[in-house]
Amino acid sequence: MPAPKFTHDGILDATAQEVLQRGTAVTIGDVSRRLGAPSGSIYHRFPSREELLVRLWLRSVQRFHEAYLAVGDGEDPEQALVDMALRVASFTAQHQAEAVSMTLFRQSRLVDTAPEPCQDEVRTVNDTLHARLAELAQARYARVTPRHLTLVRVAAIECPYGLIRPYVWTAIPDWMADAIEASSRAILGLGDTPAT
Amino acid sequence: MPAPKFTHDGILDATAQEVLQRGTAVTIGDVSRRLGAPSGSIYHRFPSREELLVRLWLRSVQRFHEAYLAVGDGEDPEQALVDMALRVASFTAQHQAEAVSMTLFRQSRLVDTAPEPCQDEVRTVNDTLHARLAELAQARYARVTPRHLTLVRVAAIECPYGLIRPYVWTAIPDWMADAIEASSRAILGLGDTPAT
DNA sequence: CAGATACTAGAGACTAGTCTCCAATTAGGT
DNA sequence: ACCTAATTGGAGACTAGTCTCTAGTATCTG
Repeated sequence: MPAPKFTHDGILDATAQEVLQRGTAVTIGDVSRRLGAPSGSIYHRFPSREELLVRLWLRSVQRFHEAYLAVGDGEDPEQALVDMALRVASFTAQHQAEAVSMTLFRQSRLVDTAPEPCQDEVRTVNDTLHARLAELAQARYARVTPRHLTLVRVAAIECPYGLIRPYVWTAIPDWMADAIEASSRAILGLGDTPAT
Repeated sequence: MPAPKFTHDGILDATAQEVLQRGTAVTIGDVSRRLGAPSGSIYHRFPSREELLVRLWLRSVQRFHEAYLAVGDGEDPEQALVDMALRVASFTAQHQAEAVSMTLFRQSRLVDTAPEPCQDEVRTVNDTLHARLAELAQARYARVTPRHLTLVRVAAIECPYGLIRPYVWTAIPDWMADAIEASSRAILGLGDTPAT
Protein backbone atom coordinates (compact mmCIF):
# COMPACT_ATOMS: atom_id res chain seq x y z
CA MET A 1 0.00 0.00 0.00
CA PRO A 2 1.55 3.26 -1.15
CA ALA A 3 1.66 6.23 1.21
CA PRO A 4 -1.52 8.28 0.76
CA LYS A 5 -0.81 11.58 -0.92
CA PHE A 6 -4.20 13.12 -0.17
CA THR A 7 -5.53 12.09 3.20
CA HIS A 8 -8.98 12.26 4.67
CA ASP A 9 -7.98 15.12 6.93
CA GLY A 10 -5.99 16.91 4.25
CA ILE A 11 -9.03 17.00 2.00
CA LEU A 12 -11.21 18.26 4.85
CA ASP A 13 -8.67 20.99 5.59
CA ALA A 14 -8.73 22.18 2.00
CA THR A 15 -12.52 22.06 1.99
CA ALA A 16 -12.66 24.15 5.16
CA GLN A 17 -10.47 26.81 3.57
CA GLU A 18 -12.72 26.98 0.53
CA VAL A 19 -15.85 27.09 2.68
CA LEU A 20 -14.34 30.15 4.33
CA GLN A 21 -14.54 31.90 0.97
CA ARG A 22 -17.37 30.38 -1.01
CA GLY A 23 -19.61 29.12 1.80
CA THR A 24 -22.10 26.37 1.01
CA ALA A 25 -21.45 26.90 -2.68
CA VAL A 26 -18.07 25.12 -2.60
CA THR A 27 -17.61 22.76 -5.47
CA ILE A 28 -15.43 19.69 -5.73
CA GLY A 29 -13.55 21.65 -8.36
CA ASP A 30 -12.72 24.38 -5.85
CA VAL A 31 -11.40 21.86 -3.37
CA SER A 32 -9.39 19.88 -5.89
CA ARG A 33 -7.84 23.05 -7.27
CA ARG A 34 -6.76 24.19 -3.81
CA LEU A 35 -5.45 20.72 -3.06
CA GLY A 36 -3.69 20.38 -6.40
CA ALA A 37 -5.42 17.07 -6.91
CA PRO A 38 -7.79 15.83 -9.60
CA SER A 39 -11.38 15.42 -8.56
CA GLY A 40 -11.07 11.65 -8.71
CA SER A 41 -8.75 11.69 -5.70
CA ILE A 42 -11.43 13.34 -3.63
CA TYR A 43 -14.04 10.82 -4.68
CA HIS A 44 -11.62 8.09 -3.73
CA ARG A 45 -12.00 9.18 -0.07
CA PHE A 46 -15.51 10.59 0.00
CA PRO A 47 -18.43 8.99 -1.82
CA SER A 48 -20.16 12.29 -2.53
CA ARG A 49 -19.92 16.03 -2.14
CA GLU A 50 -22.71 15.90 0.41
CA GLU A 51 -20.84 13.44 2.61
CA LEU A 52 -17.63 15.46 2.32
CA LEU A 53 -19.41 18.52 3.66
CA VAL A 54 -21.20 16.64 6.42
CA ARG A 55 -17.90 15.07 7.52
CA LEU A 56 -16.33 18.50 7.64
CA TRP A 57 -19.23 19.76 9.73
CA LEU A 58 -18.90 16.79 12.10
CA ARG A 59 -15.17 17.23 12.51
CA SER A 60 -15.59 20.95 13.20
CA VAL A 61 -18.29 20.36 15.77
CA GLN A 62 -16.19 17.70 17.47
CA ARG A 63 -13.13 19.94 17.59
CA PHE A 64 -15.25 22.66 19.07
CA HIS A 65 -16.61 20.32 21.72
CA GLU A 66 -13.09 19.37 22.69
CA ALA A 67 -12.22 22.97 23.47
CA TYR A 68 -15.59 23.54 25.02
CA LEU A 69 -15.52 20.60 27.43
CA ALA A 70 -11.98 21.35 28.59
CA VAL A 71 -13.26 24.09 30.91
CA GLY A 72 -12.04 23.78 34.50
CA ASP A 73 -14.22 21.85 36.90
CA GLY A 74 -14.62 22.13 40.65
CA GLU A 75 -15.31 25.83 40.88
CA ASP A 76 -18.64 27.55 41.05
CA PRO A 77 -20.94 25.85 38.50
CA GLU A 78 -22.31 29.19 37.31
CA GLN A 79 -18.77 30.36 36.63
CA ALA A 80 -18.04 27.14 34.76
CA LEU A 81 -21.08 27.71 32.53
CA VAL A 82 -20.06 31.30 31.86
CA ASP A 83 -16.53 30.15 31.02
CA MET A 84 -17.97 27.68 28.57
CA ALA A 85 -20.07 30.39 26.96
CA LEU A 86 -16.92 32.49 26.61
CA ARG A 87 -15.14 29.58 24.93
CA VAL A 88 -17.58 29.87 22.08
CA ALA A 89 -16.07 33.25 21.28
CA SER A 90 -12.44 32.33 21.86
CA PHE A 91 -12.71 29.14 19.82
CA THR A 92 -14.23 31.08 16.97
CA ALA A 93 -11.52 33.72 17.13
CA GLN A 94 -8.79 31.07 17.02
CA HIS A 95 -10.35 28.62 14.57
CA GLN A 96 -12.22 30.60 11.99
CA ALA A 97 -12.35 27.87 9.37
CA GLU A 98 -13.84 25.41 11.85
CA ALA A 99 -16.32 27.98 13.08
CA VAL A 100 -17.49 28.80 9.58
CA SER A 101 -17.75 25.11 8.76
CA MET A 102 -20.09 24.71 11.71
CA THR A 103 -22.51 27.13 10.06
CA LEU A 104 -22.82 24.83 7.05
CA PHE A 105 -25.70 22.86 8.58
CA ARG A 106 -27.97 22.69 11.58
CA GLN A 107 -28.03 19.36 13.38
CA SER A 108 -31.82 19.26 13.47
CA ARG A 109 -31.94 19.29 9.70
CA LEU A 110 -29.00 16.95 9.16
CA VAL A 111 -30.61 14.27 11.31
CA ASP A 112 -33.07 13.74 8.49
CA THR A 113 -31.00 14.57 5.45
CA ALA A 114 -27.45 13.38 6.14
CA PRO A 115 -26.08 10.54 4.00
CA GLU A 116 -26.75 7.21 5.67
CA PRO A 117 -23.14 6.48 6.78
CA CYS A 118 -23.06 9.75 8.74
CA GLN A 119 -26.45 9.48 10.39
CA ASP A 120 -25.42 7.82 13.65
CA GLU A 121 -22.61 10.26 14.23
CA VAL A 122 -24.85 13.21 13.43
CA ARG A 123 -27.50 12.00 15.85
CA THR A 124 -25.13 11.51 18.77
CA VAL A 125 -22.64 14.31 18.21
CA ASN A 126 -24.04 16.52 20.98
CA ASP A 127 -24.63 13.81 23.56
CA THR A 128 -21.57 14.17 25.79
CA LEU A 129 -21.92 17.91 25.71
CA HIS A 130 -25.52 17.72 26.85
CA ALA A 131 -24.57 15.28 29.58
CA ARG A 132 -21.98 17.71 30.88
CA LEU A 133 -24.48 20.56 30.85
CA ALA A 134 -26.94 18.40 32.79
CA GLU A 135 -24.26 17.82 35.45
CA LEU A 136 -23.67 21.54 35.79
CA ALA A 137 -27.40 22.18 35.96
CA GLN A 138 -27.54 19.77 38.91
CA ALA A 139 -24.77 21.70 40.62
CA ARG A 140 -26.21 25.13 39.86
CA TYR A 141 -29.85 24.67 40.81
CA ALA A 142 -31.51 23.15 43.85
CA ARG A 143 -34.15 21.38 41.79
CA VAL A 144 -33.63 20.60 38.10
CA THR A 145 -36.65 20.67 35.80
CA PRO A 146 -36.63 20.39 32.00
CA ARG A 147 -36.87 24.17 31.98
CA HIS A 148 -33.61 24.41 33.92
CA LEU A 149 -31.89 22.13 31.44
CA THR A 150 -33.09 24.31 28.61
CA LEU A 151 -31.96 27.51 30.28
CA VAL A 152 -28.51 26.08 30.85
CA ARG A 153 -28.24 25.07 27.20
CA VAL A 154 -29.39 28.48 26.05
CA ALA A 155 -27.08 30.35 28.43
CA ALA A 156 -23.99 28.28 27.71
CA ILE A 157 -24.36 27.54 24.00
CA GLU A 158 -27.26 28.93 22.04
CA CYS A 159 -27.07 32.53 23.16
CA PRO A 160 -23.29 32.95 22.83
CA TYR A 161 -23.40 31.15 19.51
CA GLY A 162 -26.16 33.46 18.32
CA LEU A 163 -24.12 36.47 19.41
CA ILE A 164 -20.92 35.49 17.63
CA ARG A 165 -22.58 34.10 14.50
CA PRO A 166 -22.71 37.32 12.48
CA TYR A 167 -19.01 37.90 13.19
CA VAL A 168 -17.76 34.45 12.28
CA TRP A 169 -16.87 35.63 8.78
CA THR A 170 -15.04 38.75 9.94
CA ALA A 171 -13.56 39.18 13.42
CA ILE A 172 -14.95 38.91 16.92
CA PRO A 173 -15.38 42.45 18.31
CA ASP A 174 -13.94 43.33 21.69
CA TRP A 175 -17.28 43.91 23.42
CA MET A 176 -18.25 40.30 22.72
CA ALA A 177 -16.92 38.80 25.96
CA ASP A 178 -18.84 41.32 28.07
CA ALA A 179 -22.03 40.73 26.13
CA ILE A 180 -21.72 36.96 26.42
CA GLU A 181 -21.04 37.04 30.14
CA ALA A 182 -23.88 39.45 30.89
CA SER A 183 -26.47 37.62 28.80
CA SER A 184 -25.46 34.17 30.05
CA ARG A 185 -25.70 35.16 33.70
CA ALA A 186 -29.04 36.84 33.08
CA ILE A 187 -30.46 33.73 31.43
CA LEU A 188 -29.14 31.46 34.17
CA GLY A 189 -30.79 33.81 36.67
CA LEU A 190 -34.18 33.02 35.14
CA GLY A 191 -33.92 29.57 36.68
CA ASP A 192 -34.01 30.99 40.19
CA THR A 193 -37.60 32.21 39.84
CA PRO A 194 -40.55 30.06 38.74
CA ALA A 195 -41.64 30.29 35.08
CA THR A 196 -43.94 33.19 34.22
CA MET B 1 -51.52 46.23 -21.55
CA PRO B 2 -53.15 43.04 -20.33
CA ALA B 3 -53.61 42.46 -16.61
CA PRO B 4 -50.51 40.74 -15.23
CA LYS B 5 -51.24 37.16 -14.26
CA PHE B 6 -48.02 36.62 -12.33
CA THR B 7 -47.02 39.70 -10.41
CA HIS B 8 -43.77 40.70 -8.80
CA ASP B 9 -45.18 40.08 -5.34
CA GLY B 10 -46.93 36.88 -6.32
CA ILE B 11 -43.68 35.41 -7.54
CA LEU B 12 -41.91 36.49 -4.35
CA ASP B 13 -44.66 34.87 -2.27
CA ALA B 14 -44.25 31.58 -4.07
CA THR B 15 -40.48 31.82 -3.69
CA ALA B 16 -40.81 32.44 0.05
CA GLN B 17 -42.93 29.32 0.43
CA GLU B 18 -40.37 27.23 -1.41
CA VAL B 19 -37.51 28.72 0.61
CA LEU B 20 -39.35 27.52 3.69
CA GLN B 21 -38.86 23.98 2.46
CA ARG B 22 -35.74 23.88 0.32
CA GLY B 23 -33.77 26.79 1.79
CA THR B 24 -31.08 28.37 -0.36
CA ALA B 25 -31.34 25.46 -2.76
CA VAL B 26 -34.61 26.68 -4.30
CA THR B 27 -34.62 26.44 -8.05
CA ILE B 28 -36.59 28.43 -10.58
CA GLY B 29 -38.27 25.13 -11.38
CA ASP B 30 -39.51 24.81 -7.80
CA VAL B 31 -40.97 28.29 -7.88
CA SER B 32 -42.58 27.96 -11.29
CA ARG B 33 -44.13 24.63 -10.31
CA ARG B 34 -45.68 26.10 -7.18
CA LEU B 35 -46.86 29.12 -9.13
CA GLY B 36 -48.22 27.05 -11.98
CA ALA B 37 -46.25 29.19 -14.38
CA PRO B 38 -43.52 28.36 -16.88
CA SER B 39 -40.05 29.51 -15.96
CA GLY B 40 -40.13 32.14 -18.68
CA SER B 41 -42.78 34.08 -16.77
CA ILE B 42 -40.45 34.38 -13.81
CA TYR B 43 -37.59 35.59 -15.95
CA HIS B 44 -39.96 38.16 -17.41
CA ARG B 45 -40.07 39.86 -13.98
CA PHE B 46 -36.68 39.01 -12.54
CA PRO B 47 -33.50 39.07 -14.59
CA SER B 48 -31.87 36.23 -12.69
CA ARG B 49 -32.36 33.73 -9.90
CA GLU B 50 -29.89 35.69 -7.78
CA GLU B 51 -31.87 38.89 -8.09
CA LEU B 52 -35.12 37.09 -7.31
CA LEU B 53 -33.66 35.82 -4.05
CA VAL B 54 -32.11 39.15 -3.11
CA ARG B 55 -35.42 40.92 -3.79
CA LEU B 56 -37.17 38.41 -1.54
CA TRP B 57 -34.60 39.02 1.17
CA LEU B 58 -35.05 42.77 0.86
CA ARG B 59 -38.82 42.57 1.01
CA SER B 60 -38.67 40.33 4.08
CA VAL B 61 -36.25 42.63 5.87
CA GLN B 62 -38.40 45.64 5.05
CA ARG B 63 -41.55 43.95 6.30
CA PHE B 64 -39.75 43.04 9.46
CA HIS B 65 -38.59 46.60 9.97
CA GLU B 66 -42.15 47.81 9.63
CA ALA B 67 -43.28 45.64 12.53
CA TYR B 68 -40.13 46.43 14.44
CA LEU B 69 -40.34 50.20 14.19
CA ALA B 70 -44.03 50.27 15.13
CA VAL B 71 -43.15 49.88 18.81
CA GLY B 72 -44.77 52.46 21.07
CA ASP B 73 -42.82 55.63 21.77
CA GLY B 74 -42.87 57.99 24.76
CA GLU B 75 -42.36 55.44 27.49
CA ASP B 76 -39.14 54.44 29.16
CA PRO B 77 -36.49 54.07 26.44
CA GLU B 78 -35.14 50.85 27.97
CA GLN B 79 -38.63 49.40 27.88
CA ALA B 80 -38.99 50.46 24.23
CA LEU B 81 -35.74 48.68 23.37
CA VAL B 82 -36.84 45.53 25.18
CA ASP B 83 -40.19 45.64 23.40
CA MET B 84 -38.36 45.87 20.10
CA ALA B 85 -36.25 42.88 21.00
CA LEU B 86 -39.41 40.96 21.80
CA ARG B 87 -40.85 41.89 18.41
CA VAL B 88 -38.10 39.86 16.81
CA ALA B 89 -39.68 36.78 18.34
CA SER B 90 -43.31 37.69 17.72
CA PHE B 91 -42.66 38.67 14.10
CA THR B 92 -40.91 35.37 13.52
CA ALA B 93 -43.75 33.43 15.11
CA GLN B 94 -46.31 35.18 12.92
CA HIS B 95 -44.38 35.39 9.66
CA GLN B 96 -42.31 32.28 9.33
CA ALA B 97 -41.76 32.52 5.59
CA GLU B 98 -40.47 36.08 5.90
CA ALA B 99 -38.26 35.12 8.82
CA VAL B 100 -36.73 32.19 6.97
CA SER B 101 -36.21 34.37 3.91
CA MET B 102 -34.20 36.75 6.06
CA THR B 103 -31.72 33.96 6.77
CA LEU B 104 -30.97 33.63 3.06
CA PHE B 105 -28.19 36.23 3.20
CA ARG B 106 -26.27 38.49 5.51
CA GLN B 107 -26.25 42.16 4.59
CA SER B 108 -22.49 42.45 5.02
CA ARG B 109 -21.95 39.88 2.30
CA LEU B 110 -24.69 41.12 -0.01
CA VAL B 111 -23.22 44.61 -0.06
CA ASP B 112 -20.43 43.20 -2.19
CA THR B 113 -22.16 40.44 -4.08
CA ALA B 114 -25.71 41.64 -4.79
CA PRO B 115 -26.68 42.21 -8.43
CA GLU B 116 -26.04 45.82 -9.37
CA PRO B 117 -29.71 46.94 -9.51
CA CYS B 118 -30.19 45.86 -5.86
CA GLN B 119 -26.99 47.32 -4.45
CA ASP B 120 -28.31 50.70 -3.31
CA GLU B 121 -31.29 49.20 -1.58
CA VAL B 122 -29.12 46.57 0.10
CA ARG B 123 -26.72 49.20 1.35
CA THR B 124 -29.38 51.44 2.88
CA VAL B 125 -31.93 48.90 4.05
CA ASN B 126 -30.96 49.21 7.72
CA ASP B 127 -30.54 52.98 7.84
CA THR B 128 -33.87 54.08 9.34
CA LEU B 129 -33.67 51.28 11.88
CA HIS B 130 -30.22 52.35 12.99
CA ALA B 131 -31.37 55.95 13.21
CA ARG B 132 -34.22 54.93 15.49
CA LEU B 133 -31.86 52.93 17.69
CA ALA B 134 -29.54 55.94 17.92
CA GLU B 135 -32.46 58.04 19.17
CA LEU B 136 -33.26 55.53 21.84
CA ALA B 137 -29.61 55.33 22.84
CA GLN B 138 -29.69 59.10 23.39
CA ALA B 139 -32.72 58.73 25.61
CA ARG B 140 -31.37 55.75 27.55
CA TYR B 141 -27.83 56.89 28.33
CA ALA B 142 -26.47 60.14 29.72
CA ARG B 143 -23.54 60.17 27.31
CA VAL B 144 -23.59 58.22 24.05
CA THR B 145 -20.35 56.76 22.75
CA PRO B 146 -19.91 54.39 19.79
CA ARG B 147 -19.83 51.60 22.37
CA HIS B 148 -23.31 52.60 23.57
CA LEU B 149 -24.65 52.51 20.03
CA THR B 150 -23.23 49.05 19.57
CA LEU B 151 -24.68 47.78 22.84
CA VAL B 152 -28.11 49.05 21.89
CA ARG B 153 -27.91 47.33 18.52
CA VAL B 154 -26.79 44.09 20.12
CA ALA B 155 -29.44 44.21 22.85
CA ALA B 156 -32.33 45.12 20.58
CA ILE B 157 -31.49 43.17 17.42
CA GLU B 158 -28.46 40.95 17.26
CA CYS B 159 -28.94 39.06 20.50
CA PRO B 160 -32.67 38.36 20.10
CA TYR B 161 -32.10 37.44 16.48
CA GLY B 162 -29.34 35.05 17.49
CA LEU B 163 -31.61 33.48 20.08
CA ILE B 164 -34.54 32.86 17.77
CA ARG B 165 -32.48 31.84 14.75
CA PRO B 166 -32.27 28.11 15.47
CA TYR B 167 -36.05 28.02 15.95
CA VAL B 168 -37.02 29.87 12.81
CA TRP B 169 -37.56 26.61 10.96
CA THR B 170 -39.65 25.02 13.69
CA ALA B 171 -41.55 26.98 16.35
CA ILE B 172 -40.55 29.61 18.88
CA PRO B 173 -40.42 27.95 22.33
CA ASP B 174 -42.29 29.52 25.23
CA TRP B 175 -39.20 30.43 27.25
CA MET B 176 -38.00 32.65 24.42
CA ALA B 177 -39.62 35.89 25.61
CA ASP B 178 -38.07 35.54 29.07
CA ALA B 179 -34.65 34.82 27.62
CA ILE B 180 -34.81 37.76 25.24
CA GLU B 181 -35.93 40.19 27.92
CA ALA B 182 -33.30 39.05 30.43
CA SER B 183 -30.41 39.10 27.97
CA SER B 184 -31.39 42.43 26.41
CA ARG B 185 -31.62 44.18 29.76
CA ALA B 186 -28.31 42.67 30.84
CA ILE B 187 -26.57 43.90 27.71
CA LEU B 188 -28.09 47.37 28.01
CA GLY B 189 -26.84 47.41 31.59
CA LEU B 190 -23.28 47.11 30.33
CA GLY B 191 -23.55 50.67 29.10
CA ASP B 192 -23.93 52.00 32.63
CA THR B 193 -20.40 51.03 33.60
CA PRO B 194 -17.24 51.99 31.69
CA ALA B 195 -15.74 49.42 29.30
CA THR B 196 -13.52 46.76 30.89
C1' DC C 1 11.79 -9.73 -8.52
C1' DA C 2 6.78 -10.71 -8.85
C1' DG C 3 2.38 -10.07 -7.30
C1' DA C 4 -1.10 -7.66 -4.81
C1' DT C 5 -3.16 -3.63 -3.27
C1' DA C 6 -4.07 1.03 -2.35
C1' DC C 7 -3.91 5.03 -4.54
C1' DT C 8 -3.48 8.78 -8.32
C1' DA C 9 -4.92 10.76 -12.53
C1' DG C 10 -7.83 12.83 -15.67
C1' DA C 11 -11.02 12.48 -19.51
C1' DG C 12 -15.61 12.75 -20.23
C1' DA C 13 -20.56 10.90 -19.47
C1' DC C 14 -24.36 12.58 -17.35
C1' DT C 15 -27.51 15.74 -14.99
C1' DA C 16 -29.84 19.51 -13.08
C1' DG C 17 -30.53 23.90 -13.50
C1' DT C 18 -30.28 28.69 -15.52
C1' DC C 19 -31.47 31.50 -18.99
C1' DT C 20 -32.81 32.76 -24.06
C1' DC C 21 -35.80 33.22 -27.67
C1' DC C 22 -39.79 33.87 -30.22
C1' DA C 23 -44.46 32.76 -31.40
C1' DA C 24 -49.05 33.24 -29.47
C1' DT C 25 -52.21 35.87 -26.50
C1' DT C 26 -54.64 39.46 -24.27
C1' DA C 27 -56.18 44.11 -23.12
C1' DG C 28 -56.31 48.90 -23.68
C1' DG C 29 -56.26 53.24 -26.77
C1' DT C 30 -57.95 55.38 -31.05
C1' DA D 1 -62.41 46.95 -35.57
C1' DC D 2 -57.39 47.62 -35.63
C1' DC D 3 -52.94 48.72 -33.74
C1' DT D 4 -49.64 48.55 -30.00
C1' DA D 5 -47.38 46.85 -26.17
C1' DA D 6 -47.16 44.11 -22.23
C1' DT D 7 -47.37 39.53 -21.07
C1' DT D 8 -47.56 34.37 -21.31
C1' DG D 9 -45.89 29.91 -22.70
C1' DG D 10 -42.68 26.58 -23.45
C1' DA D 11 -39.00 24.35 -26.11
C1' DG D 12 -34.42 23.87 -25.83
C1' DA D 13 -29.47 25.93 -25.88
C1' DC D 14 -26.04 26.28 -22.74
C1' DT D 15 -23.35 25.65 -18.53
C1' DA D 16 -21.46 24.26 -14.34
C1' DG D 17 -20.92 20.75 -11.65
C1' DT D 18 -21.10 15.84 -9.89
C1' DC D 19 -19.60 11.51 -10.42
C1' DT D 20 -17.75 7.25 -13.11
C1' DC D 21 -14.44 4.66 -15.34
C1' DT D 22 -10.19 2.85 -16.51
C1' DA D 23 -5.37 3.05 -17.11
C1' DG D 24 -1.34 3.86 -14.81
C1' DT D 25 1.82 4.32 -10.58
C1' DA D 26 3.84 3.58 -6.23
C1' DT D 27 4.71 0.86 -2.13
C1' DC D 28 4.66 -3.23 0.57
C1' DT D 29 5.18 -8.42 1.13
C1' DG D 30 7.18 -12.74 0.31
